[in-house]
Amino acid sequence: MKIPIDDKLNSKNVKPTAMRELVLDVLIKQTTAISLSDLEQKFEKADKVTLYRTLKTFEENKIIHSIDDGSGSVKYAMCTDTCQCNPAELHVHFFCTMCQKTYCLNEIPVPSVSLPVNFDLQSINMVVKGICANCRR
Amino acid sequence: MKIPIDDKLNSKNVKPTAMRELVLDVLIKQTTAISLSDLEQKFEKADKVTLYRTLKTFEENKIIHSIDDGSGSVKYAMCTDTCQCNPAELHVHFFCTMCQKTYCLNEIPVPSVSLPVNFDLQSINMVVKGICANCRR
DNA sequence: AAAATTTATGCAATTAAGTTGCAAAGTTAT
DNA sequence: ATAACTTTGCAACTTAATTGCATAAATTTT
Repeated sequence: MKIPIDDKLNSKNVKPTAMRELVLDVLIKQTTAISLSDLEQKFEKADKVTLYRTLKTFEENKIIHSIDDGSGSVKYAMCTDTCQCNPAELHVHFFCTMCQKTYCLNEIPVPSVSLPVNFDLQSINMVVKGICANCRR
Repeated sequence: MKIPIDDKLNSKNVKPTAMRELVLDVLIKQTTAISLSDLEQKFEKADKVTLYRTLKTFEENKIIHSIDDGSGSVKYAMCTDTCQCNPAELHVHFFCTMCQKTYCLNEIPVPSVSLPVNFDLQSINMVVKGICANCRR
């Protein structure tokens, strides 16, 4: 497996097993977020639970982040290299109701909201639904 | 059953059955959003599917709106009288990670975001997670 | 008012996503 | 090489959401 992938895993303190290298390779190549069942289809031989735990491990170690896009299945996408998943660096996600794909809009930060008094903010999930540029044509 | 409840149902073109009156009465009294299983516990005698379909009917007719707060179960809360559930009139929801309650922040509209070119907006789901005023004390 | 039709409700069962327990296989340290 | 730990695979379970179908209730037609 290619060195950059192992570097990525090592830099996030995740041991580079064959499974993890393969999964990370797939994740890196995605242009849209991917669900566990999407991943299952790409690895017909691999066990669902192993893929599940691989995603969980990646998420815990901030290699990827999970997105609840309201589609009923959680999607996952790469974090940026420096991402710490703080509220301040969250971005908007876009779910296309036509192709069902979920995009990270990394350029669009989640706007700050002023909460009622004594409400403390931990994180924000902002998902925009609509038609993506590909489907609109 | 009280007249105002029937009025509400009639004004939204939902026939006022006993079940619907009871469910709407519960919904009106909530200060936070409620899930199907919450509702089941309040109506031990009623069938889950009936409650489910009652919620669906209410939602279709804009008596209530559903909220995907990321908790794994969809919550429901009353719409305002004039609500048409357009993107322009959406409000922010708040999920308390301590008490697990979901609040409609009716005073806080979802901020507008400018999407990449050729992305069309249909709706926005914005859920803020944190600690609510009740739990913070 | 009875019959026919539509609508609502209740029960059984299914689907799908997410998750846990445990044993086998693989890896690392002694 | 053995012991200790980590990862993987299989089986099974949980929960939420949903569908089909039969019965019951309400509404409409005759």
